[in-house]
Amino acid sequence: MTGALFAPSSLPTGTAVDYGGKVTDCASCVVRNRAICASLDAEELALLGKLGRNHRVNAGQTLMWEGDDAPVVANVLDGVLKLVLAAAEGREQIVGIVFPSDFIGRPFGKESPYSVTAMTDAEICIFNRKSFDDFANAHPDLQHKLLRRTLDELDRARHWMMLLGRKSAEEKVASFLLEMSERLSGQGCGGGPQSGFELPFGRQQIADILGLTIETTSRQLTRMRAEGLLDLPSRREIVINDRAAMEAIAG
Amino acid sequence: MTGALFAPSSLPTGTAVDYGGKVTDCASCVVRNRAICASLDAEELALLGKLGRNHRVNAGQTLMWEGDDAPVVANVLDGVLKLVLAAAEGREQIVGIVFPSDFIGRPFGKESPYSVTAMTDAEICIFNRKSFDDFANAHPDLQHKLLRRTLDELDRARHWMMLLGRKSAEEKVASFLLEMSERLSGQGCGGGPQSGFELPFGRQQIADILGLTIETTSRQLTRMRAEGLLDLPSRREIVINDRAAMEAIAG
DNA sequence: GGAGAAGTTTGATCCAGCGCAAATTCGTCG
DNA sequence: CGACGAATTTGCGCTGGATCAAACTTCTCC
Repeated sequence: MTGALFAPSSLPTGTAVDYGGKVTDCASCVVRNRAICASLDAEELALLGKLGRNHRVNAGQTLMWEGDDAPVVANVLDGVLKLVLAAAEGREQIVGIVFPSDFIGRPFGKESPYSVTAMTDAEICIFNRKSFDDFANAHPDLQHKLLRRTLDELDRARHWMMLLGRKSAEEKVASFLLEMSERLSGQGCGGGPQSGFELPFGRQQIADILGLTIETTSRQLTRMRAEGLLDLPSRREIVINDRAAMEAIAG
Repeated sequence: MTGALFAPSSLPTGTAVDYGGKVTDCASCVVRNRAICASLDAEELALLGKLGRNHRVNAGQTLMWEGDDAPVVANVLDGVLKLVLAAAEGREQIVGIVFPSDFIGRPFGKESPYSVTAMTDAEICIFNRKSFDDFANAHPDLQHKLLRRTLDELDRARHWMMLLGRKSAEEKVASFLLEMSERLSGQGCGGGPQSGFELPFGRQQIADILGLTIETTSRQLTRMRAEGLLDLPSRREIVINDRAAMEAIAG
């Protein structure tokens, strides 16, 4: 599908590889202060900038496939992507959701452990993995930032394991809505979690996040609306009316 | 229970803190070449050794509690520990299993995101977290090692998420047995996975790993034995008779 | 603005895994 | 050895969520 886009490069390590995208301008980058690049000074940033290329990705497009060689890593500038593992018979589990300023790809390892697919149109800043690895090894602060991010991501993954293994459908949906209201509000202008927000994905994807079927997910939302816990102004909009009750349900 | 053992220290950063354990002798450490310490040369190791203390832990003893301040991190020298998150009503999900040479605790963050409990008698090498953080910041190779370990752990956690969200009880048990046969054989002398091995935990804990009840877990094992897939010589011993069939079930 | 496609909701039925309780096996300590 | 306690297995009924199917809603594109 996007074969040429991410084809492994045969250029020597450290050389800027052109993936066809626009040259990165780190100084004016929208996630300059939030992404791992925040650990770098102006000079280092200029070096890293030479390795990066900006790319637009369409909703639904898959950047990397589970198990395939993944010759690139990237920062997300805009949009939302999902990390997916496939089970038997077309079943899928979403194992991570990636927001702007988050990092995607697997440094120091060549196979991608999961598929990465854009859930919305997105913009990302791509690096050749090997070049990035070398750069990271030469810049401890960047690795430190990456380590912290990975530790946070691991904590989040483990909490999600508890949700998947031990929560009921109702608890799962409530937990999900609360987490999304927090992570999505982190996006826009500051402040605490917003009661109303727009989900960047549909029912099937919510189901794939929660380890449920689309029908169960839909039924839970309908029931919560009937009970006045929330409103559903449109397909992707959620308004939490009673946050305290929602938290009580989430457990 | 073990309050004094891990009480936060008020000593200044970088000072060796005595937790009551024996002084670490890194040079003769059983996990010297496998733990993150393998990134250090003799001189660095001597420095780190001054910060570490060896400790014995009894089976069932909890080192850190979910949400509590966790003033220490540690390497596991011997034994097996579990990372646990509690859900409502006494339900528990095991979110990680820690083997010798693995690292426990949360560097660069003060609250422990989960409980850490010994499943067998264990021996660990403990560091004051703040001292360790400082040491790590001064030694990029150590951070690199820690980053790689954390990335691997994240991959494992995400695969476990897929298991918890999308696999049937039968698939869960098969996957579990295969993974355990690999990780446990990594322990002893080299070679591939062993068909027979001893689990370091009982049925309830297997259930807590797989997001099942103890009854369902037991029934699956009994059924697999009846079908000749495996033998159960004793409560904690497993012998996989037909690995190929087991892999086919695991999916 | 209307036809078609895609996504969502709702209904009806089914069954894998849960919950409770009793029986059994295993370990261990006097 | 024997008896107690803990862990595990087994039986049985039930239910939460899955599955199958159909209606409905919302977008898209002409």
